Amino acid sequence: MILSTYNKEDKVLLAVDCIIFGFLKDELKILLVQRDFEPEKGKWSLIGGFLKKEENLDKAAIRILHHLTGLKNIYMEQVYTFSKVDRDPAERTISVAYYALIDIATHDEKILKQNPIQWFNLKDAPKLIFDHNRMVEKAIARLRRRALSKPIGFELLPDKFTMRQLQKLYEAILDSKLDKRNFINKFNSFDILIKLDEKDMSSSKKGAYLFKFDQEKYNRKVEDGFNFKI
Amino acid sequence: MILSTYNKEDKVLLAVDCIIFGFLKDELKILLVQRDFEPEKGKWSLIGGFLKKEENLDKAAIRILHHLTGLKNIYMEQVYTFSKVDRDPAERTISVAYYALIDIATHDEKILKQNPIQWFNLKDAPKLIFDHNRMVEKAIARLRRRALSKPIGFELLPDKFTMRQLQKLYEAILDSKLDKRNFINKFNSFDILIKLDEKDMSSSKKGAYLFKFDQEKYNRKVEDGFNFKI
DNA sequence: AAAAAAAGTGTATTTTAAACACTTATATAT
DNA sequence: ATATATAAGTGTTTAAAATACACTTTTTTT
Repeated sequence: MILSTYNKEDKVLLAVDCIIFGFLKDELKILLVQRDFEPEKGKWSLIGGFLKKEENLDKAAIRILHHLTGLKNIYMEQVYTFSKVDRDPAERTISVAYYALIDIATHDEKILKQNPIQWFNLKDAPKLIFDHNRMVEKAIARLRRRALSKPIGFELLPDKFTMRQLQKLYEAILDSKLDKRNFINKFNSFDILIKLDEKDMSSSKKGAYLFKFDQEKYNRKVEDGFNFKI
Repeated sequence: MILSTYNKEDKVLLAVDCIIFGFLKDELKILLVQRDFEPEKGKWSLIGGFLKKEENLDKAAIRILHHLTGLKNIYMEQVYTFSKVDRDPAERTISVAYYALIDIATHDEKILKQNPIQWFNLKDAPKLIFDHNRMVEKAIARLRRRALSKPIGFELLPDKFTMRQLQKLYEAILDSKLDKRNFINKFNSFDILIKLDEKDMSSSKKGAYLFKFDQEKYNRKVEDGFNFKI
């Protein structure tokens, strides 16, 4: 093995920044951290960290998310690599953006233990440092595209959810109103939900049936080439 | 400006590898280089290079493509960043894949002057070094998706082209047969082609009308929110 | 003048998407 | 106990888009 082949080449810092989406009370949210070191100390920022020599980017993203939130087994996906020369005024840093999807209702106690991090409604999130706002935009675009091509939203919902919650989630992701009957008909045509006998009584007198996502059935259908275009 | 903030963090080599697509005689092609340095000297590889401190990734991709092919003003797009720890046995290297679209017919003399590079039909391209085959797969998936959502194919065709060429290009990209009448009807409904009085006589006795892509009309339609889903 | 070869052209059918409104269940207030 | 208020639940009709499909035209070659 030759170890000096690329000797003359420049090396750079490689960061990972996480766009962490959550969903609660019909609102799409994003998890931000108040930066506690210079530059831009005190400003709001995506949760991030640096790639280490002995890990790949997916692993780095998982580590960074876990370190700042305590969460494991979270859906993450690489979005884009940002490389403007002066994007970080302190030092040349290239950053790979990952987005994560979190079911707030289930995980929130864990998250809120951690100190300087906070959920913001996507719509009234503060201005972020560096190019982090652009990262968020790219991640939203990606999330939207994914939501239209696979039933990704379940990552953002509790294990059991009502049809209304599911619809509101899609409305939040796509930023548009959907017709109740068309939405339900469409989703039912996919045949990947299990209707439970339980009802959620928190939002109406009548109560709304709870559903679960049937992961196995979904997997089988994907293997068979089924197209989940919404 | 604080210069020592991230002192303790690992730095890495950041490479850019280019998946260069071309189209000629109804075949989708890819441009490869025979590597002339270790490791894997003599094997087929994507065209690549290292990011320099004073440039961003888009610029690096443009520079690398130009350096090895002499080509400028080529459509390029970032695809994905590959970071497996041992992907390059010589040294820890992270690589950002970019794809490029080239009209071979117009640019080929220039390209073939360059020595150790060669066009391969996508279908019978050789096994590539490192994770370059995975990069190609990702790039094809991206190209396919783009082709379905915007009329990207014109980058791969000469300035003037026949409807048959256009259809064959889409068939090559999507790897499926398309119905001639449906394809033409669909494309005409977009109303972004200019039919010329000229005919191409190279492939039939009757001759086939040549068309040009109307970039301005297209831009206007995009601004108006027109959806080019094919 | 016939044959060969690709270009060019339109309609009918099927599928999918979109629009649309009333009934049901039940807790709460009177 | 009855009325009221609130969200849940449920199908059908219409419009639009995608798909399937076959013959005529032009011109060179034989």
